[in-house]
Amino acid sequence: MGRWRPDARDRLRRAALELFAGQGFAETTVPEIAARAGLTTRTFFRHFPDKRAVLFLDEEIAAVAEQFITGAPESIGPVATILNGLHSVSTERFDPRRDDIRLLRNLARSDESVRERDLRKRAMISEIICDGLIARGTEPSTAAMIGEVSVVLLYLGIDDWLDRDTDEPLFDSIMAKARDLRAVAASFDEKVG
Amino acid sequence: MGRWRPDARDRLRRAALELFAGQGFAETTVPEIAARAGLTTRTFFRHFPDKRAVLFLDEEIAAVAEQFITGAPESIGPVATILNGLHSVSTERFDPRRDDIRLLRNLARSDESVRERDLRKRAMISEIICDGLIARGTEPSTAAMIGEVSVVLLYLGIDDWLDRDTDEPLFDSIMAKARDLRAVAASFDEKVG
DNA sequence: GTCTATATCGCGATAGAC
DNA sequence: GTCTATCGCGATATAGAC
Repeated sequence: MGRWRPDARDRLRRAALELFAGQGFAETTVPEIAARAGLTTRTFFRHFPDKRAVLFLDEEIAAVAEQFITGAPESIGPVATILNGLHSVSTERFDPRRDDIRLLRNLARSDESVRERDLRKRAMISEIICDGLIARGTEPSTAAMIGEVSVVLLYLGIDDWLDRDTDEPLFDSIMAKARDLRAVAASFDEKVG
Repeated sequence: MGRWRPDARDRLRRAALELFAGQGFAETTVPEIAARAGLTTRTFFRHFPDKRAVLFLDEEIAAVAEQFITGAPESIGPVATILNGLHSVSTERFDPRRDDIRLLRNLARSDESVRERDLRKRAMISEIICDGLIARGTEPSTAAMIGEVSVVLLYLGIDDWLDRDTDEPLFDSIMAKARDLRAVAASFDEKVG
């Protein structure tokens, strides 16, 4: 009601995605996005810290990840906790949105700055897992390794999942990657042993 | 000898590192760097695609990594090839330069854009390993996993190595991480099995 | 909301190396 | 002469300050 339509953030995001998809990320300016949403440049930057941020739901992801770790029962170990989280996120947030995620991958492939931001998100998830596990009593260096492994499985799994034509669930790809990882890790350990 | 001192690139890099170390990355402007090197802003951007690039020897790293993979004898497997490369890079490029690398880590910790660039370099190394191994006949999904694992071991190893007070070689930390990884990977595989 | 700093890129001119 | 590095000027977009 009132003077402003209340969904400024969503309109900005939608306008940005449409323009990015149509003419590319770098070729789209913030004033253009704002105009399409019926808002000003200043308003854009009040909602998003920078142009790339419209593509990433950072706070949401952080909140979900933290909740999963702190909310897990103490009886289950760190790896099972993470796998539960990966399974839930896969089915609820990824499986229903394959096209959106594919668009994001294409943008990341065509634009370096988007790619960098995506890598930062990946690192952020790894850190949240690491910190969360430490808070639950996991030994720090193990927690750091679990954080790294988790995002390796997630990202390699996503690539696999997006490349298939069938619509199998993401978590199947993640499980397959866990098997691959075990073999590779064993090989590394043997050779340094 | 003429109108230009021939080492413009090095002067720019040195000036930038000094200023970054003294007053921080964001607080240092490109005109400032250029002036200190006796050059203009425009010239800076002819040598480096952006302000962060002075911190990363991307082309050099890429060349070294590629050489190691393509130059390795065919008789040894992919993991042994990578471990040889990691060992050689550790002793030759990291062990003698702990302070420089620590400075880079500090800059990455204090500045998001530097952090992102560092993550991109990490991803680049992973890709080079992956592509190189594929060219040598390794199966693509295995190659991708080896690439990811390699940079996990390298980066977790570097953190370990920088945090110690003693000056043990980086490769010791990398080997320890390989052992940790094996245990974590086995745990993941068991729970999804 | 306006104003401004700073990064980054394009173009034409110039100076010296080969 | 051609080639390359440099300069100077200017334009635009992002991002932050006021």
